[in-house]
Amino acid sequence: MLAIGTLSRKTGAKVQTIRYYEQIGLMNEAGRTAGGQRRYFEKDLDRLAFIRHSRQLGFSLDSIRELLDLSDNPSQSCTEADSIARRQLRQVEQRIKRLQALKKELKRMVAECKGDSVAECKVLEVLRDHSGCLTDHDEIGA
Amino acid sequence: MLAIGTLSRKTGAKVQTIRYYEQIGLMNEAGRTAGGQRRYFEKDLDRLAFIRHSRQLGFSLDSIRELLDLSDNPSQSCTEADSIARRQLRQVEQRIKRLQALKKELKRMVAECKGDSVAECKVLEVLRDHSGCLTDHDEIGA
DNA sequence: GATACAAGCTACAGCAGATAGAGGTTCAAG
DNA sequence: CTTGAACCTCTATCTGCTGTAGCTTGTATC
Repeated sequence: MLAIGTLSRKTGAKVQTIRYYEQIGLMNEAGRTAGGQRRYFEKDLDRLAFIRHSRQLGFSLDSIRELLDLSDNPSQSCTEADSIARRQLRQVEQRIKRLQALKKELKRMVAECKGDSVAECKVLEVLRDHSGCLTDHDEIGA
Repeated sequence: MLAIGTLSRKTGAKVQTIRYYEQIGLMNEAGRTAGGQRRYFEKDLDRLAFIRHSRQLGFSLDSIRELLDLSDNPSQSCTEADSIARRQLRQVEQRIKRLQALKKELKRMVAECKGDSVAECKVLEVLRDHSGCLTDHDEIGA
């Protein structure tokens, strides 16, 4: 039986985060000692590791929920899991694209700055006037 | 004098967002009509456009606050603005790097999936076992 | 002047995905 | 039996908005 701190140390998830995952139903409700402290089995550790790893790969908690459901029902086809992963891949590729456009713009901005007074600062000028931009970057570069 | 909806249309910021910017002190408090509706000058429109454009380039509201302060005091050197922009550039580059590592991992994951049953799904397998990963991707790919 | 209705107002709740702190209790080692 | 690290709950906070409810104002048209 593992205490919450042990799970935390083994997975890198903060103690509060583990409790949070329980609260939102991503982790099962843990068993408790007589005094009310959570105690975990190895399978809980595995589940948490799965969650953390998926988070590191950028999956949303909702996607992770789906993936966990799939993982819990090993007889189904994995088409679904595959499509979740592909969706995630597409999102990542999208984000990279957007960030690369931002990078270009920022580089240009920074490159043109001569360290003059604010009045002639290229950085601020670019921010003031969108029309000089190379790209649309209509969406926020998150 | 411009109504809030006009500002919204001209900048693409939602009406609520403009009110939010006022609330957090990013926009000045707008003048009001006798009936209590906000009315703006052209300079407010410029300021909002500056904010939106900066947001599109991924600057945080805090960074934007600094940039606006600089922009409001045109006699200073622009070293500061430059360093904010450079910091932003570094962050963007960092994020691109991390996302590219994720992309690689996801691609590998997806490529190995044969559409078998969940029991042998490569996607889920990878998520279960971090040790097979090529990269550390210790940080969340945000 | 009356009426209609779009657009404005405030206040508050909610989203993701945690994280931090207050204030109190339990567990386990010595 | 004592100590103190680790645990507990509850609530608030963060970023950057967005949405809703329920009401008021402004303006165009008749």
